[in-house]
Amino acid sequence: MQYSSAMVGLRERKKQRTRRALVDAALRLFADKGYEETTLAEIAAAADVSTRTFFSYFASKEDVLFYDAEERMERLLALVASRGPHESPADLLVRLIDEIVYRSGEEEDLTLEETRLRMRLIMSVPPLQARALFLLFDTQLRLAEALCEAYPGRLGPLDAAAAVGALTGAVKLAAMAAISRGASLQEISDTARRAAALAASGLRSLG
Amino acid sequence: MQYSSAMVGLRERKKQRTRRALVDAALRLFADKGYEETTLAEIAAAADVSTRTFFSYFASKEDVLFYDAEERMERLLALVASRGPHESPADLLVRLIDEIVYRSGEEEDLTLEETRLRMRLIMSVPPLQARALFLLFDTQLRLAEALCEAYPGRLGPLDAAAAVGALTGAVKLAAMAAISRGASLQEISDTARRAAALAASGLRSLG
DNA sequence: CCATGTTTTTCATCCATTGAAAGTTTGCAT
DNA sequence: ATGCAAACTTTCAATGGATGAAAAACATGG
Repeated sequence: MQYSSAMVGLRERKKQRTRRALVDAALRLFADKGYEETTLAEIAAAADVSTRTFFSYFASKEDVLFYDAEERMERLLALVASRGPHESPADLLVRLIDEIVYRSGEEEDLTLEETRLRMRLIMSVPPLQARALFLLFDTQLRLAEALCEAYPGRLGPLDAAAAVGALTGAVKLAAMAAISRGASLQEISDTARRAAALAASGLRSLG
Repeated sequence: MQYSSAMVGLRERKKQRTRRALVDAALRLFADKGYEETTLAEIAAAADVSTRTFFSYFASKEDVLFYDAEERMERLLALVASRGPHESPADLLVRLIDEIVYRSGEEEDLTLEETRLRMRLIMSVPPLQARALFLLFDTQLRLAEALCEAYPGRLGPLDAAAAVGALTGAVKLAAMAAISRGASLQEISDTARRAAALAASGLRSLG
């Protein structure tokens, strides 16, 4: 009937507001006092909900920093599925990396400052790092799979795995280094892209 | 004075025995009731120590399954450092993978059954998987670094990262698949080696 | 056997996470 | 409007991992 933005009821809007309040509160508190030092009770209080309610929005304390992971992965997979007809695997992967790197700078709902903060947090808190790697691994698996499907007969599972591993490996390490030396998003993005190009050149042999 | 094996006092021997008892108990309980379902209290009880004591041997519940991670990494790094004078980076990495894969079958202190069990546990419990990936990442970083040093002037940081990423990426995915379909250690090892060879052939271009 | 340094146990506490029951709010149909 | 049903939130209680501190048990060297 109505345009979808107005169609959602109060319920939905409230939920969005609460989710947002929780993310914001968490990010701010983490920045102020550190991740470990911030309790869920504090986050919940800052967002004006009960502690228990936090868990109906996020499955864990870590999750509040990864709430958009699913969405991001879908975007990447879609990109692979819609490859250009003449695009080589290596080029496609580079475009993919570009997408990842670019997009990290233009979050829908986070400011640049928040994005950087989140990155720094994830990089510096081991359990968060572990979680990020877990998500990345999952993404790699799915990408490799998608890549096989996108190039049927041309790219075996192992080739795909190697290609994805090489590119993400290079980018991961390069970006990591850039982030931890406190580089700007622009620099990080540049470094990552150079790494991708470099790794890709080694992959051209895959066709 | 005496040969080192007899030199260690009762204290040291007891500590080894307790550590071992904890690992064994944990492994057995995890196998019987599952990881999440097993409490530290149960593990400690099975090893005849207090719960608190568990934490003077391992930093966390997860750690009891990764107690030898440090040692393994050192072995790999040593291997890179002692590369043959005419060995190419790709060949060296393949030898490395071989080492990893082989050795997983011949643990110093775990039986084959225990090794398989541990693998299955790590693969099937998300937090353990995350932890394993974290450790792997650390290893990758250090390997890339070591690789650069082993081939000064010949391999830049990004090349090294790409090479390590490609090989470990391929092996990781292949081994993962093999493990989760319940393959034997021999099969896993074979799969991993084929993956490594495949990825390496793509890397020869690095020299 | 004693003095000493270690390790283990006890005890107390914090916090993340989860289940269940009770209380509110929203959406919808009459 | 009114009121019912579904969806959410709060409250309450409990579990289990992790950590600090002080007391108790133990090993070592003299």
